[in-house]
Amino acid sequence: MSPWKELIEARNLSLLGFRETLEGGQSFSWYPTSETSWIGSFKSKVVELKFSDNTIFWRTSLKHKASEAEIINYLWLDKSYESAVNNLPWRSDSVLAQCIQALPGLTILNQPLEETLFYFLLSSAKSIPQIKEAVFLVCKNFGTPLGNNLWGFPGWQVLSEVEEKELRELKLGYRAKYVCGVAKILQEDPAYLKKISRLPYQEAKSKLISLPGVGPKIADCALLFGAKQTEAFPVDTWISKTLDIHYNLESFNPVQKIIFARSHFGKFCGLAQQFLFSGERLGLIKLN
DNA sequence: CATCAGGACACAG
DNA sequence: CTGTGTCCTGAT
Repeated sequence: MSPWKELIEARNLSLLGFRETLEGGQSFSWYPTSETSWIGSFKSKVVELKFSDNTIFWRTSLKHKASEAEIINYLWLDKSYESAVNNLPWRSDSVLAQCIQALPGLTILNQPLEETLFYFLLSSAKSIPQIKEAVFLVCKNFGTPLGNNLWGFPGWQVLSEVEEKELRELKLGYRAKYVCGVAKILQEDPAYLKKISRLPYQEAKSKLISLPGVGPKIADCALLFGAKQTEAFPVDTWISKTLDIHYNLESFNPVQKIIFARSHFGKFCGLAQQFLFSGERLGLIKLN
């Protein structure tokens, strides 16, 4: 590994917000190396990140090297993050304000779409540790060894040659069929995901939903965490509960909740979703 | 031993 | 368009 270096852009963070960013359900390829550091990979590059002295330090594998610019981009550490947070309606929304205050520096990761889609295809009716394990097993069996007990995402081309039965044995269950189905489509049209990432949010979402195993929730997760589409607002059971309790939306169905979110939280509603999601998950939202 | 989980899908009404 | 059963598997 390279020597530790300080990430110049990293300011106004918290350990809690940073930890939630890496292991709060956006990505499934980060592993703790201490109380305050994690090692992980994206695009087959290996990075270790450490929270210290209210900022972030990083080092990278010499063989599978990432640049500082890539890391800043991955972690959304440029100034556009601050203005996105500032754009959220925290001044008039005390629930959101509580979450933002409790989780300084919580960001949306800018992950590769192909990897993110894979993660969330495996996510249905699974907990974070279970998703992580399944992702790890597939990468270990079909991906490239990156050292440090890490394996890179195999890519859809490779996955298109894997039998459904093999994936089922790696704890994917009925999701194995989805992975094979998506792999086949992407193998026939390798530019499919690239095209999607250039489309406006709604069109991108409809195209993703046409893939097997991808419904509204998973499409929104793929777009928010894998295409930096902060307009996407994934409605899972957690956020659904949060909206029911704190915004009195018990009678709203998921589609109505998305419409409410877009109109109430604005064009960065996906970022608001992440604050609320983590706030709810960690029990940080106090009732008035 | 039954139920449910950070869903999707097929099918019925 | 809304409502329900089914699908893998592990945890409770």
